[in-house]
Amino acid sequence: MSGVYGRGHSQVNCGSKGSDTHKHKDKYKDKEHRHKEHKKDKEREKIKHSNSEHKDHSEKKHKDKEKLKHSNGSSDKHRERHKEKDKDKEKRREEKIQSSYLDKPKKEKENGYVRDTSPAAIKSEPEEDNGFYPSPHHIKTSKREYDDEEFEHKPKKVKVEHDKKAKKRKHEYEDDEEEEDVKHKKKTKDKKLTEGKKAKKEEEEKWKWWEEERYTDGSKWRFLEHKGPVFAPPYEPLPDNVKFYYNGKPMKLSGPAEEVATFFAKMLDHEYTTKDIFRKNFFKDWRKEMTSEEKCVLTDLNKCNFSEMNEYFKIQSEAKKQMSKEEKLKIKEENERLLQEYGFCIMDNHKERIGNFRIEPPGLFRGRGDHPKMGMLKRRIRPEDIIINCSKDSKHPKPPPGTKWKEVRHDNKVTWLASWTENIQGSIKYIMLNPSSRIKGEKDWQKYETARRLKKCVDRLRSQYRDDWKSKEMRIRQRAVALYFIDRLALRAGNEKEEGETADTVGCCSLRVEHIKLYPKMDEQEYVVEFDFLGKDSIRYYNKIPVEKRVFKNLQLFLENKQPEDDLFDRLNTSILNKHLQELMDGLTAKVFRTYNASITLQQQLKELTCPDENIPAKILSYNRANRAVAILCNHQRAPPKTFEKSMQNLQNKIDEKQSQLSAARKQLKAAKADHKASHNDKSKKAVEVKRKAVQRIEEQLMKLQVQATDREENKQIALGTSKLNYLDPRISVAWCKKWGIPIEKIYNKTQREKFAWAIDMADEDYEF
DNA sequence: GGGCTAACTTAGGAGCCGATAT
DNA sequence: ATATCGGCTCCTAAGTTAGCCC
Repeated sequence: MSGVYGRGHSQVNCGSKGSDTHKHKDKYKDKEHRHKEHKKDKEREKIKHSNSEHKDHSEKKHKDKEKLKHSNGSSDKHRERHKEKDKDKEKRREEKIQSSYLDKPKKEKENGYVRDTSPAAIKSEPEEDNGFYPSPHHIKTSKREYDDEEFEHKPKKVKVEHDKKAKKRKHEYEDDEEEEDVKHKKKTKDKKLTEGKKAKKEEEEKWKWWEEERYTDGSKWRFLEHKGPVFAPPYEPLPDNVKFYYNGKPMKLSGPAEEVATFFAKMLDHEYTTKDIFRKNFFKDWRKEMTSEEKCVLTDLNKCNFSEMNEYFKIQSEAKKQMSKEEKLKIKEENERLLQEYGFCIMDNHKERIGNFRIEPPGLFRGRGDHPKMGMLKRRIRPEDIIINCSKDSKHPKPPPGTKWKEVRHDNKVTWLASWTENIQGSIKYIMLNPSSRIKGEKDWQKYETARRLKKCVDRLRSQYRDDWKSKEMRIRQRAVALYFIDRLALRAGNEKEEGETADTVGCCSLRVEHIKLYPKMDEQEYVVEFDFLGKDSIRYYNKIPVEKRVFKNLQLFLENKQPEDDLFDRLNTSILNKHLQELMDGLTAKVFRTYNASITLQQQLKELTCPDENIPAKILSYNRANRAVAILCNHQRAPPKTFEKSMQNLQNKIDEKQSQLSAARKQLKAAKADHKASHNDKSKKAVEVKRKAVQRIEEQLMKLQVQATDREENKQIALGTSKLNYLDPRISVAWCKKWGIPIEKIYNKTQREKFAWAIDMADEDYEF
């Protein structure tokens, strides 16, 4: 990794996973421990520039921590309090979960807006209008269009065709450049129309929602119909010959206990099952499923032997692999059938793909990092747990025979089709549409438009936060320094998290003193800040950057009289920060900076790295390098693939082989040339040409392999997918492809092309983020 | 304004599956 | 024909943000 990746700041981001991380985590374990013992002492903060309004805030922020003012005795008190709080929470959650078990149907929500707007969905299509289907988006302007009759039936025809006369959509958030895009498109579209029906066949499948108007009333749809979720297959008891042993003796388990045991048995090869917390949580929850007799006997997980069960599952999966073609085909067909039946819904006249139509099967919770709840039992979700969301006037999904839904509601202010409450954290899980859907695509597009608006005012914001570094008020200085980190390092906002409920990870606002180190001088550089913390998914962020003197001085000030486990920004949280950002620019939040900086970095890097004369593989390497710069900025890491070394070796072998091929081919060319010199006839001339071509071809192949090797090596611990999918304005990539004649397939695979269909359709080579 | 939490985006890893090597 | 590999899809955890209630 060379300096190519910088964004003009010299920074060394050597975040790492793997063994390093483990060491790191251990370190964190210790710290976590200390963290619990040692609580924040509000009294400590004698901040120089404090004034009255600060106090209010910090008081609240450290509400539970302040009880510890007087170190010793109060620490216990605090812990007690904490425990109580936990208990309270537990209770609340249990209540919540309990209530989700009961199928007391809540009274149907009578949302005015539902009735108000749903008819639009069922607007029948005026045939006489030559293929012009009124867009559901027109509703807001055309209430008069529907009459009562239409209220009660569903769309007669699901639209799979895009509006041929679709009006150009007016996106308030767009700027003028878009205008031209659309004009251009219209031309091509008209051309297509004249091309006749043959060409239309494929075209028909694609609905260009981005050429339609959006809803402006906050509703997400007018009509929604679906078949409900697919439930996890029921538990199949083990055959009698597969035994579980306790203390060396075989023991037949009751159904529920056996099922939970199989969850553990299936994971025996996984590192999880060696972790204490995992084992403890698993055993506790497992015992809840046991009969009272089993509970008496099974008291020690260490005496449990699941290996026969584990073996059985291995054989099963082996057998599955060995199945005949026909059997495999049958399964495939069954999956396809399920997908066709449950994998799609009808939203506003269009058939749309659902993202996750299968309910999560029961199993053991796999929290990431040092998650305090890992190993807990994720219970089986039943129809009685599910809330269905659909149009009132749609064909409601049927619960499996003999069951009921928890509730059926008709809320078109949300995008989900079904939801349930999960039992580990008590949070809600949703069934939503695929990224290729209109509803997700619009949001995605909008996200990039917001980032582009930030581009227009980022200079202003930057000079403002630089000014704020000098503020008299502590809270403003903290806000300004945090914003600087978010902007320059693409840190996440960093919400506060419940201690003990999740892994101890942080983002910008939740950084603690222990996460940064200040070096007035380091090597050649002055004012270096070293970051070392665990971020989302417990991925380590490690970075050293030189900062402006003023930032450095501020940080020193923030650190004064604090303990390692105190908050760095004690006068700041995400809510304060985002409220501030909202005032600076409409729609601005902390994460917009990540999107903006990612996208602008890609654009800059592409400009810098692409050599016009290079061939396509080399250009793609440049693209990947630009992408990599972003992934590094956003700290998107992956565990080096298990087979990394081997696969590199394989590639190297291929390169060696190609190289010897090349020298052989060169020799042949030389010989042919000599031959031609001697004979000077057409035949020998041709032979030279043939050989020359061969050399050229092999050279190209070799080059391609070498590029591939470089790319893979550089990508060892970097994951490009996340930034590609979530942070990079796809129009930048599309424009780049068009500019250099690179097929879009080289950059985006099929799924990605589906997700970014809007961008592929609308961006031309001049697009500027 | 804080606490709570619903709704939605972002995230890495597991495991499947089809292409390619043997 | 079978084994291996690498990309892709699926899965679901873990974030962010807005909005409600008090």
